[in-house]
Amino acid sequence: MPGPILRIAVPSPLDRTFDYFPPPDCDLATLHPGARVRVPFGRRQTVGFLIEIGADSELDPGMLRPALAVLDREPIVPADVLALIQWAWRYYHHPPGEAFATALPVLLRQGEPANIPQPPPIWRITTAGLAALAESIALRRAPVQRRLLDHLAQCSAGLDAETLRPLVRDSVATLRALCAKGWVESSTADAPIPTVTVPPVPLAPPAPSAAQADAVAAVSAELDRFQVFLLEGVTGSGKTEVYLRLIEAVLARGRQVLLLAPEIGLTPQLLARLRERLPGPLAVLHSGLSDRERLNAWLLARDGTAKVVVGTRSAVFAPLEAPGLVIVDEEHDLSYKQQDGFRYHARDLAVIRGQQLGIPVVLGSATPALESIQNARAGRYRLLQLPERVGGGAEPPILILDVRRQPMTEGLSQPLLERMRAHLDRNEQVLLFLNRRGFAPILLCHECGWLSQCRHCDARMTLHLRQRRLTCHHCGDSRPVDALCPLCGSVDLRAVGHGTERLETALRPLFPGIGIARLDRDSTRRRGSLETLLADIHSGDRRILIGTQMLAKGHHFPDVTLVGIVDADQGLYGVDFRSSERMAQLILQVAGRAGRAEKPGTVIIQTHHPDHPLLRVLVLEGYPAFAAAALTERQAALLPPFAHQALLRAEAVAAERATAFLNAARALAEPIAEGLELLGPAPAPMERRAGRYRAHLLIQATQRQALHRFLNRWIALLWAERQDRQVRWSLDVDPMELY
DNA sequence: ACTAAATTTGGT
DNA sequence: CCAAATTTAGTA
Repeated sequence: MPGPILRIAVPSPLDRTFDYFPPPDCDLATLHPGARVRVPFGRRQTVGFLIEIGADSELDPGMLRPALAVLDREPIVPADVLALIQWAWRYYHHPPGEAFATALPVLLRQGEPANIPQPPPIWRITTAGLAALAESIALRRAPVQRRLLDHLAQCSAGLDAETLRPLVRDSVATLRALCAKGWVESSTADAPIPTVTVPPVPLAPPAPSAAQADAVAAVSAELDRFQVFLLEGVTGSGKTEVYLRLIEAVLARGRQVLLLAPEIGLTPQLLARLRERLPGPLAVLHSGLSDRERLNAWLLARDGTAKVVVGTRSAVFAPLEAPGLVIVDEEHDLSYKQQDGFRYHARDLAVIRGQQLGIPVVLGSATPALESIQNARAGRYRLLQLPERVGGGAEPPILILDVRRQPMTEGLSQPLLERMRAHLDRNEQVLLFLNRRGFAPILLCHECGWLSQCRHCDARMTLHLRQRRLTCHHCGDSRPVDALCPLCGSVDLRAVGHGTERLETALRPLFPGIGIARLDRDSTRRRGSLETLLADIHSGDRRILIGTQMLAKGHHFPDVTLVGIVDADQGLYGVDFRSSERMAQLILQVAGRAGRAEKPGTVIIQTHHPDHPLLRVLVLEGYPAFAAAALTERQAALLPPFAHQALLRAEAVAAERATAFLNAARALAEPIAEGLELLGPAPAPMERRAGRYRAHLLIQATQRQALHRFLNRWIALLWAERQDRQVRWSLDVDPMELY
């Protein structure tokens, strides 16, 4: 049967779209892909997204139901965002409805109108009103008005009619009456628009270095076509200044810029810098916003009011009225890859978006991902380098400190302690990096060997001494710390290993009178405590800084002249083939926090593996040489970026059900997996987590196209199988973490 | 995911 | 034997 059919992405975990008839008396001329449609779905109703209007359906017309209503006369997102979401759900093999739901503000999924609501007027008492209130006679015959006026007199900032509603029967009418007497006045509240006023005196931009000018010129010459630039600049080389100048160039052409930053890198410093240099409204999209704030910022981006749109991962889907440039700052950062649900990589999608729009994409980092470096080598990206620190300061020297057989004081070697003392004596600051929060990662019974094992995970619970609790960092379970060994009753329980809390406790008596600041998730949980700590650090009140990776990003500490990497060994022999890459990035990131041109810092790395080849290359020759060596290893082992991976993950309360699912999946794969490598099923590196057993099956291919041809067929087969409801499974395309 | 129907379990 | 708990099937 002919007739238009609406193909709709319905928010559900089902890997397909659903066909509907148009709603009754629907004008097809006003129907556009990208509009939201209210549809019946099973026994309930939901809001779906119109993908296309087809001529017919594969299903029998008797199976189809009519949609209930079309919610938007115009597409809710521009065509390029629609195309990007479609590309992404196909590439990542994720259900389309969920992909839309993840990519768009949550209020839109709930059917909220796509416009910025006018804020309700705010009512305030006038001077005449106050006078009337003071006169006993004036309101004697109007007790209801008196009540309202009394209330408003209490609240000088004013109130909206909705807040006053419980006070009187009809607050709007009463307010109107009072207004007529001139006793109250109304005003429109400040628009809830997250924009910022132009500073009275825009700062004069610093003169660019030659390398900065070259980078700006290279991108500016290509503003009208798609080209990816990899901007590799050591910390302090002024990548942000390059971004600012490019943004200015794009704004001058009347176009918008999308700037992505890692969650933790989206600091007040970056925003302040953008605001002081760039005229006009800025929209910010990050996880700290309320649903309404998020939708408002998103709408400002869409209608072109916001010329610069800054955001974290999901901002890659932000609609733009006149897109001109996409910038991805700290492009190597893992937070660009969503680690659950719709597992997209925002950096990779930014490149796809730039390609679809025909605009340039700038990926910036001091320590680019090996994937990006390889793309530059292969000629797909243009490499732009900022090799020098602005102001000509030298890069901090990095020293490997062999701690084998060294006496250690709470995880710190004697040489490191001595250097700390020397720097502190000169009134300078010292930063210690330890990527492990809490007091100690293990509590051990010295009598019987009992360990603080988590009930739900293959992991030990971390001791948090201040909170007197044991907490599992993998599932969040927490309980009071045992006074006696639960197994043998011994009192000889010992904390094994070192976390930031322990380091802080140990250093206090060693450096009496010197303020210590600890920056980790525990010490900054309270609102404003991070700001207080940072202020104390910058004022010099605290001169020893201890922190986890939280401290490695975003903030800069110019008076720090010594950086200690307390334990580099965790990263060197991790389970994952990417662990050395991450370690190198982290070391340089931390090193980059320190020093200034006239006072470059020193970086000391404590390790039991001073001869680790990649660590030596990193320290002696720098990141580019490290990357070259690491890429050679990857090529020899045929690992990414020289191979392409997909990971089928499965988890279940019973281990054998997860494995059974993966075995069945492997059996389905084998006949169609010609030329691909199937590895597993294997238990995940941490097999049990949050009470569920996890296993996975890795698929590897040298050709991306071959991998996706296979995945298309395989996923269809998997969905067709009878599903074991006890097993949760998901596919991770281009996995970044193999656990 | 959500919902309803089908099937198993479990206590009297 | 009935009701509650658990599993299965389907969404257009």
